[in-house]
Amino acid sequence: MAGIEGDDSATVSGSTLGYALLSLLTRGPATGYQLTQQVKAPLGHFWTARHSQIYPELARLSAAGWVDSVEQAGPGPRAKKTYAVTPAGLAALRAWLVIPPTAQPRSEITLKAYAATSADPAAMAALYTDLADRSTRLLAEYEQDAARMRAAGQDDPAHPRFGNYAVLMMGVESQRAVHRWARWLASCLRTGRPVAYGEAAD
Amino acid sequence: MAGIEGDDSATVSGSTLGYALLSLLTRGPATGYQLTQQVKAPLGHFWTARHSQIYPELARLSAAGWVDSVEQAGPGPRAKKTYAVTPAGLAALRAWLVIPPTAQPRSEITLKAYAATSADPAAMAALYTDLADRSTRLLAEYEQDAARMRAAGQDDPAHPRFGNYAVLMMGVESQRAVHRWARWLASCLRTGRPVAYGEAAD
DNA sequence: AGTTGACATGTCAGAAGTTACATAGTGAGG
DNA sequence: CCTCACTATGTAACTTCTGACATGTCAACT
Repeated sequence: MAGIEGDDSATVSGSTLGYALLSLLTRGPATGYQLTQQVKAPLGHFWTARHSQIYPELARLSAAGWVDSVEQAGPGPRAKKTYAVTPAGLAALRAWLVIPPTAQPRSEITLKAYAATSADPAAMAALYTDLADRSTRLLAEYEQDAARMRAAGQDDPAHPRFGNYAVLMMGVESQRAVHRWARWLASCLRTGRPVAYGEAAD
Repeated sequence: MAGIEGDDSATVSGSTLGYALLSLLTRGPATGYQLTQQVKAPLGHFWTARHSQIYPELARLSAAGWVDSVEQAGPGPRAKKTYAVTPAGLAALRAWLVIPPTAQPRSEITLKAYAATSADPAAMAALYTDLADRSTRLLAEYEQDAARMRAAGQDDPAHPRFGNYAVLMMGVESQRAVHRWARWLASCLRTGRPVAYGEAAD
C-alpha cells in the first residue's frame, strides 16, 4: 500500500527491479525493449532481468505514478510505449538509494568450491582453470571499456553517466578477485597439496 | 522426471539449494536445524537459505532417495530427523559439481552505484564509506578464520573441510575488492571530481 | 520467394525465496 | 516463578524470477 498509490509518504516501497528500471530511465526515456537491452551491460554484470519481468514492472511503476508513458504506433500488434521518470519517481529513487542494502550476494561457483573435495580433482581443476581464463577475457574487455569511458570524461562524478563507470569499475575489481581465486584453487586441486596464496602458477 | 525418481540417468535435476544441502551433508549427518545454522558461515557469505526453505527441500531430497533420515524423539511436538547423504545423492552431487555454472551475481550496492548521480552526493559518499569500513571489519575476521584453518591443515585439498577454506578465501578476495572499490567511489563522490583508481584517500 | 534476426509487447505456469504463523521442550538467569 | 534464549520442525501467503508461449512488422541476406 504505502507509497504505491500516489501518496507522498516517506515510506520506501516497490521492488529492487523497479528501482533498477528507474535508474535506467534517469539516463533518458526508453521503451521496455530498450530497457531489456540495457540491463545487459554494464548493469547486467550485477543485475539482470528478462523482458517478462520488465513489462509488468513498468505497468506497476506507471500505476504508482513513478513513470509516464507515451504510445506510438510501432511494429507488431501492440503500440510501442516510451517511458520516462516522473518527479515522484525520481524522489522515490533518491530515497531508496541512500538506504544501506542488506541482501547477501549469491555465487554458484563459490558454492561448488565448498564441495570441491567430493568431485573428481581433475574435472574440478579444469572448471576453475576455465573460470580463470574467462575472467582474464572479461577483465581485458572491461578495462578497454573503462579506458574509452575515461577518454569521454565519464570518470567524472558530475558526468550524467558516471554510474556506468562506477559499475564497470566494480566489474574490474570483481574479475580481478575471481581470477586470483580461481587460479589459486585450480592450482591446489591440480597439485593436490596446499598452495600459498599468490604463488599459484598458470 | 529424469534423475528425481531413483533412476541413474546422467541428467542433472534438482535445485541449487538441494545441492548446497548435499554439500553440507558430505561433512557428516545433520538435522534441518543444524543445516540452517551451517548455511550461515562460511557458506552464508555466498549462499543463504531460511529454515522454511530447507525443511521442504530436505523432504524432496528424501523423496528422490538422495538423503536418508533417522528419527529420534526430540524436543517440541515433532520427531527430530537426522539426515545423511546416500550413494545416489553423492553421485548426483558429483555430477552437478563439474557443470560450469551460468548464474550471474546480483549486487544491490553496485546497482545503487549505477544511479549514484541521482542522489545527494554526501549521503551516497557516506553509504560507500560505511561499506568500506564494513569490508575492513569482515576482512580482518575472515583473515583470522583463515589463519586458524591453515594452522589446522585445512588449506590442504586432501582435508575433508578444504571447501570451507576455499569459500573463505573467496570471501577474503571479495572483501578486498569491495573495500578498494567502495573507498574509491566514496572518494569520487566526496570530492566531486575524478579520482584515479588506487589513489583514493580515507 | 523464403529465412533469419532485430524490433516490440505482452501472458502464464511454475520454481525459488522471504516473512510470518504455529507449536513445544529444556536450561540458565533474574 | 517467570522470562528469555536455544533447540527443533513444520505450514501458508506472498514476492520475485525464469522459461515458454503468443503475436506481428520490417530489413537484410540467400
